[in-house]
Amino acid sequence: MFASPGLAEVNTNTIARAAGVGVGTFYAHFEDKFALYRELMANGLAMLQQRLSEASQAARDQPIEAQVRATVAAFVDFARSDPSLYRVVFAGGEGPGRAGRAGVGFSARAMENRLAELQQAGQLASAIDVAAAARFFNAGQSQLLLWWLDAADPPSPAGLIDTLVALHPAVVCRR
Amino acid sequence: MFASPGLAEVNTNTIARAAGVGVGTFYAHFEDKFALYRELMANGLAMLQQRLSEASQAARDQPIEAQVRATVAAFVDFARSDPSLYRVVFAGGEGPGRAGRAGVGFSARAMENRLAELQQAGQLASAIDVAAAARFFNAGQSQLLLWWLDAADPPSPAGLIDTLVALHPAVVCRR
Amino acid sequence: MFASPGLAEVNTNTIARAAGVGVGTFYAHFEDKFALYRELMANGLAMLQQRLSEASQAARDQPIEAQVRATVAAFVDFARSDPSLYRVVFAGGEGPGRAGRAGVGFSARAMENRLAELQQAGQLASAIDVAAAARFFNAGQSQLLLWWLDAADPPSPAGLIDTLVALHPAVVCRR
Amino acid sequence: MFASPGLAEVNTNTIARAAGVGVGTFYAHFEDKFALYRELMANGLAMLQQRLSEASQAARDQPIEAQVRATVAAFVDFARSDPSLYRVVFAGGEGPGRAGRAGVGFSARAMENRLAELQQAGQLASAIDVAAAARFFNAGQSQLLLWWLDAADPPSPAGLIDTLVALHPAVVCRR
DNA sequence: AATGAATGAGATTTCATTCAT
DNA sequence: TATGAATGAAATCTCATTCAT
Repeated sequence: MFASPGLAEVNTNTIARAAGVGVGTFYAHFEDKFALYRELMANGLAMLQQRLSEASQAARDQPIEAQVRATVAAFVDFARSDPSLYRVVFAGGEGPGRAGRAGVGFSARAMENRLAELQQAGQLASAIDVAAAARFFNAGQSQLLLWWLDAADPPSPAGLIDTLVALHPAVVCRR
Repeated sequence: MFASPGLAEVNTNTIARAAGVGVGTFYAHFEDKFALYRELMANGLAMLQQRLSEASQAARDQPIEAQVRATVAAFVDFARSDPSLYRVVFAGGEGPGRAGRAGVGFSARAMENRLAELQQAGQLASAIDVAAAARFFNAGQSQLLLWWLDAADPPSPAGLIDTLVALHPAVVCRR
Repeated sequence: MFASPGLAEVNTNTIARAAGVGVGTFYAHFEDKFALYRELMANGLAMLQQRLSEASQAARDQPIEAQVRATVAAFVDFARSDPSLYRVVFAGGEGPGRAGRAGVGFSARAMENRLAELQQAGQLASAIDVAAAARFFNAGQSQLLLWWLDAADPPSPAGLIDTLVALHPAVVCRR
Repeated sequence: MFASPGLAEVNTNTIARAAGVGVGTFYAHFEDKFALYRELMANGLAMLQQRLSEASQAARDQPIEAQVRATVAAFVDFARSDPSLYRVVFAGGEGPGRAGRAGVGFSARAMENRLAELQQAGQLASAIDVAAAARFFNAGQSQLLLWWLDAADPPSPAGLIDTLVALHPAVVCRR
């Protein structure tokens, strides 16, 4: 429900009804409508992080492009496996407690560090601002998949992955 | 107000009060708080489109990279010139009338066509899906600037522009 | 407008617009929405009274039944000649200033006196309460015409008049 | 409250307060103030119908005049037993949902049929239009009682009943 | 622990009325 | 005298939250 009518449009009664419990029961389990949202989002994000780091570990010793491909593939896979959850995590949603936007900033720091290493190793053009590049890629990737999940005539997952890999800062600016 | 507390958090009374008019006056001019939002957004988007096409025209005969740089610079400039408006346009905002998300899809089609031309001219790797690449870049760019406007320690505009240019599909995948 | 959407449903702006003047102009002429209503109603009532007393005068020297027939015919005629005005006068309408219901009580006193004379002259059964009979006939007659004006398959005016005459206290209870 | 300040003058807050519940509670039980009105009215009408048909049944085998007297007496009794309810049912009240006027048309059809039978049996002058006569009597009776409930110097119930019986089409036009 | 009727603060919206032009 | 934009009081209605059962 958070995914499709949106956070602001759902009400607690409806949530409870849909869950097959009474309104009171809802409040026995969650502080708030927003608490549920935050929890959902945090779970989704944790799940995604988990998948990404597993993919990253597995590809640890491969060349950079293969590493990138592994994480991109894991990301795309996550979006496909649970589109609603993906939308909750990345489609934002306003509200007290600054619930929204959390997904967007996600893991930018980790990627930023990774890019900084590459840059120091001379693998990444020095004109690139690593903080910006990390945010750019993360935002682009996550919003692209949001579009993809609803697209009338969506590209194949493989095409998507190829494109994202080709456009990844660590791959692009190797020279 | 739409930029900072957010669409869902503002109410018509507050808007009217802040505008120095009565509530009734607000409703004499706008159907809804959403109507105002939509109008604001449409205006902002139109303004941005205008600036982008001007920049694009001016750089028409220059090499691809210069063209890209011109539009990216215009985009960054727009964000800088009116951060609040920029947030209204790109930070989304749910609600009846499907106000939100409009900015995100913005002009993807135009860029998609441009990339397709380059691809047919052999200037863009054929593995790239142009629809995806266009959405990716647009989303990445607009969300990056959203972060940038609020960043504690933001990169310089020039650094930002360099980075975005370096990561633009039309620049990246030239070979 | 008072006749068909009803007093409570009309607003001053609409009235003024329909009259081809500004709202302000409306208030230059009438204290109130209700003042207009009252004036309309008073006019209608005065007009009706006028017609009724003319008819009554003209039939002054005829037998009772002919007198009754004359006033009933005048009443029916009035309803037919301006149905909207008729509805304003008799369809009631709530509101401050006790605008409504005025038509209903209309002229009951005059008829009551007339019936009392007949009763004292032995022309009307003494079991009849003249106050009640007068109210009864007036209300019955006015509401009947309200129905008649909108009826899908309305009786002819002549049939209506015959019926009302036949049921008029002064005619009925002559013995 | 519908009886005395009138439908248009009451608001949901006042109703709820008077009922000793919160506004929300009111809306949990009724769609609208109009829904409550309609329900009240429908109940009142049903109650009245019930009483009338009981009275009618009980007098089934008596002469016409006694039958009429029985229903008229039941009607008067109903008005006396719950004046407020009576006013709600018969005093009308405009508004969305076409709440008003319902009471006025009440049961005219049944009476119309009854009169038609009498007419065919030669018990009722053929000049009488039965549809009109039925509406006339019903409207006259119900509005008369409305006046009676508030009259400064009201006739006795017995006098009222005598008068209404004497003026009833089925009694009057017997020859 | 689960329930859902009750609550009322707060948001939206209308509209009679005013008043500067 | 005519105008209509501006006003804000008041009405409607929603919904997050509580609490007695």
